[in-house]
Formats: sequence, C-alpha cells, structure tokens
Amino acid sequence: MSKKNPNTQTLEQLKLKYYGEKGTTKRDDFEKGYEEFKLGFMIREARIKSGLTQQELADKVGTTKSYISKIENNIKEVRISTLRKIVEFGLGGNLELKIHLT
Amino acid sequence: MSKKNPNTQTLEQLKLKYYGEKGTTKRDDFEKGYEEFKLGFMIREARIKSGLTQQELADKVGTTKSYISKIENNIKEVRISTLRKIVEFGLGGNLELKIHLT
DNA sequence: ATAGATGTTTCACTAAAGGGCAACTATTTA
DNA sequence: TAAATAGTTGCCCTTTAGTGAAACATCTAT
Repeated sequence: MSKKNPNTQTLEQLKLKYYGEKGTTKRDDFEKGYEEFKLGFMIREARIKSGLTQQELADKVGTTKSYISKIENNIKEVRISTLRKIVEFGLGGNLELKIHLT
Repeated sequence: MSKKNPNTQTLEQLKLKYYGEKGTTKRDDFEKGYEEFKLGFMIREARIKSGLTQQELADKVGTTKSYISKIENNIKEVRISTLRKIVEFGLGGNLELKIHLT
C-alpha cells in the first residue's frame, strides 16, 4: 500500500494514448479545449436566448460582466457550483450532468 | 484480482449500501439534496459498474484513491477538466453537460 | 464626431479549494 | 488470527477561481 501510483500516467501519456500524436486533427481539437469551448458557447447561447446582456447576467448572479466574458470565451474554467449558480439564478434554467459509459 | 460482481448492483442497492435505509438521516439527506450529492454518487456508480476500485481508477487517471474517495463523498468539488479526465480516461465514458432553459 | 451600450482583455490580488501524502479504519481473504 | 485490500480522513501546500477596477475596442444611434 501507499505506493506512489506505480501505474500513474502523465497527462502527456494519456493524451498520446487517447488523442494521438500532436499534429493530428483529433489531438489538436483536444488541445484547443474543444469541450471547454463548447461550454462557453452554451452559456453565451443560453444568455442570448434569455435576452440578457453580460452585464445583466452578471448582476443577477452577483459577478461582473468581465467574468462572464471570460467564461464565455473559455479563458477561465468555471467551478461546477458557479456554473450552476449562473444557469439557475442567472438564466432561470438548470444544469444537467451526465456520465455516459460505453 | 477477484472482483466482486459489480454488475449486479442496482441503483437501489447502491443507495442502500452507501446511504442506508430509507428513513435514516443520512439517506434522507441524500434524497433531499440530491443535486449536490448526485455527482459524487454518479462517479461512484460508474466506477463500480466499470468494476474498478478507487485505486485502479486513480491510477488510470493519474490521481490518488483518497481524492477519488473525496469526490465520491462530495467532500471536494471536482474541476470540470478533472471530472472529464476521470470519466474519459478512467471510465472510458464521456461527460455530458447540458443547459436547460425553461 | 460624440455619447452610450456592449463586450474583451489586462493586471494585481486573495480567499478558497483542488489535490497529494500518509496514517487511519473498514472490509475481505487466506 | 494475520494480512492484504479497499476506502476514509486529517493535514498541508499550491494552484486558481473569482473579484474589482480599469482601459480597450465595437457598434449603433443621435
């Protein structure tokens, strides 16, 4: 016990294994943070659908428009709790998290 | 080496095992604040369905079993990126994030 | 032009929490 | 019973999410 993760893989190893070498489309998409990208877009989309400006959304949640901007542009990673706050209090919606096993 | 038939666990069995009988404080708290507990529970459920121990899952992702335990018991909030690492690299699944507007 | 919204980006800061380590407690197996 | 495995918890350090103010760019309307 208390071994130091003998099978520990570095992030680099994992990325290589699952997304391939640098330069491939799949890997590049991953590196660009495609998924994070999607999250920012989802929030922006939801905000616009709700007819809110970044400032208005920020006021509802109790933050600043600059922070909303950063999230929408994927400059900052949002905490799930914060994301939920934004979605529920700010947009009046709800956040769904699902784990799909294949 | 010997795995204890993880696939026979139903949701009800899991809830019983980890949160106790209906009527107990722990179980009621769980049922009530489902959203907060959901994520940790989802990960535990997915891990067990995959037939992995916390240690094995941790090794696959490159973290520690203690951290996995904390996440499953909602002691720590996971970063979305880490959650994704766990789900994709660890469990071979994928994470779905959805915003529902009402 | 000019004023006013709207959104982007930078910088400095800090409280919070993500995450590791190791010791601990179950739980299972021999 | 011991011993191996599985899971939990306390302590600690480092990272970072999030704040807040400001300056910046765009667009539209006046």
